[in-house]
Amino acid sequence: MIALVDCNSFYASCEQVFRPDLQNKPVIVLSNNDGCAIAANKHAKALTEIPMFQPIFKIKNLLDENNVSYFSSNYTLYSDMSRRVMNTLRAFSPLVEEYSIDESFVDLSHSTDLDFQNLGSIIKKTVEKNTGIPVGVGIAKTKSLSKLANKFAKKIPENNDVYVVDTEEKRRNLLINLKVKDIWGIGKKHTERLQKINIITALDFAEMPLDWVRKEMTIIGERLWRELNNEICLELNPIPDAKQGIGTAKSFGKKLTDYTLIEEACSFYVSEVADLLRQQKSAATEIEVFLQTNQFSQSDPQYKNKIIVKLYSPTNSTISLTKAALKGLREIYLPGYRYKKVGVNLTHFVPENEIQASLFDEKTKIESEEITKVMDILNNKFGKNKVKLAVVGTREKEWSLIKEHRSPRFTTQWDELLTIGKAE
DNA sequence: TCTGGGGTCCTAGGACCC
DNA sequence: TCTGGGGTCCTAGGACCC
Repeated sequence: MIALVDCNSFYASCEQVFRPDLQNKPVIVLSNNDGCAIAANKHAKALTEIPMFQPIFKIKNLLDENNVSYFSSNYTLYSDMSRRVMNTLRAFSPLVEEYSIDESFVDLSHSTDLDFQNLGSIIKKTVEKNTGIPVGVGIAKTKSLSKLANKFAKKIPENNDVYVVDTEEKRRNLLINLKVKDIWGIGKKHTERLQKINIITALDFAEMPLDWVRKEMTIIGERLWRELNNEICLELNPIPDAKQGIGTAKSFGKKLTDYTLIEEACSFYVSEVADLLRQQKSAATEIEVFLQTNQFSQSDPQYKNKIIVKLYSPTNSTISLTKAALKGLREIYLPGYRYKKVGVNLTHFVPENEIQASLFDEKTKIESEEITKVMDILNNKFGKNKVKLAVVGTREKEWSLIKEHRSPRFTTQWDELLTIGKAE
């Protein structure tokens, strides 16, 4: 059996752990730049007039009228809370696949406790006790069924956040009570197509002729169909695969026209993705740079462009990657526009210990790799970004994200620890 | 004024090989 | 009249996920 453990309204729950005064009150979390609402706890979701993924300026009044607390996203806090949840889950099984920041598949096949209903409740209680984060637990034979069981666990209050599919009756009960769109892997397009031919519930889908599913929804559809019928097609993968691409692109805090500021932001993003690249011990053979204006603006002239810069030989050196990125940026930058976003993408990786050197590698490239190593050592010892390239500059405030409502990084910064009462 | 960010997998079709 | 057959690699675009 496989358990899918998913944190309830994860970002909002993280905020509430440190704000007991907000218990049972509506809380939402905003996207980068405080742009949209991206997460809401159940009290906020109950206020159905507050839609997710809406620009915040459009719903600000609603939030105030309903006394909704809102926070800028605080990924430092959420990552650390996620780590705590995942570590708690590892006590229940050596095989845990971290599927996303707030959910994991847990292999229970070696569990000695065969009362899965009870085990599910214990998992839930333990995570909540250790971390303060409420979770839902779905347990079934396949990943797709446990995903669905998790959804059902949370949907029906009597399930108390735990649902186990261990009999045919419970499998049918699950499938008949959920819609096609609830199935993991069936999105908007397929839902529309299925509805047209009167496939409404998850059970309708699981009972369709398999050859139709295979033909119209490819191998992905076929696997889902089989998994809903208790056949394992998606294996649990406890060791994360190396990423095939690493990118970042963030909107500026305000529109930029000054090339050197865009260059500084771009260089900063390169240093971020290059760090991640080195952490997974890969080297990239291509870097993509893109630049765009605000697509929502009615009045500003629009421009967007991207360019792929090929590296002579694979590298993960911040210096080489920055040089390549800025070369690309210079080519696509046009003066006269108000830019909203710049981004970089590293792709076509090779393992860093299998780099095929180029006959024409310059001495400077080898030097830049050595310098990058030294920078990593210094930054690990003295803190992130203590040593950086001069081109990154010191004007981060001019372009960085807006986070006006960020909570303290309670668990990772000494000077932001939670204070319990103050001496007068 | 203000509209998120980071990923994965699959397929068809083109270009190429012997 | 009739113009092979078997394969690989790469890319763009679609669909989906959190």
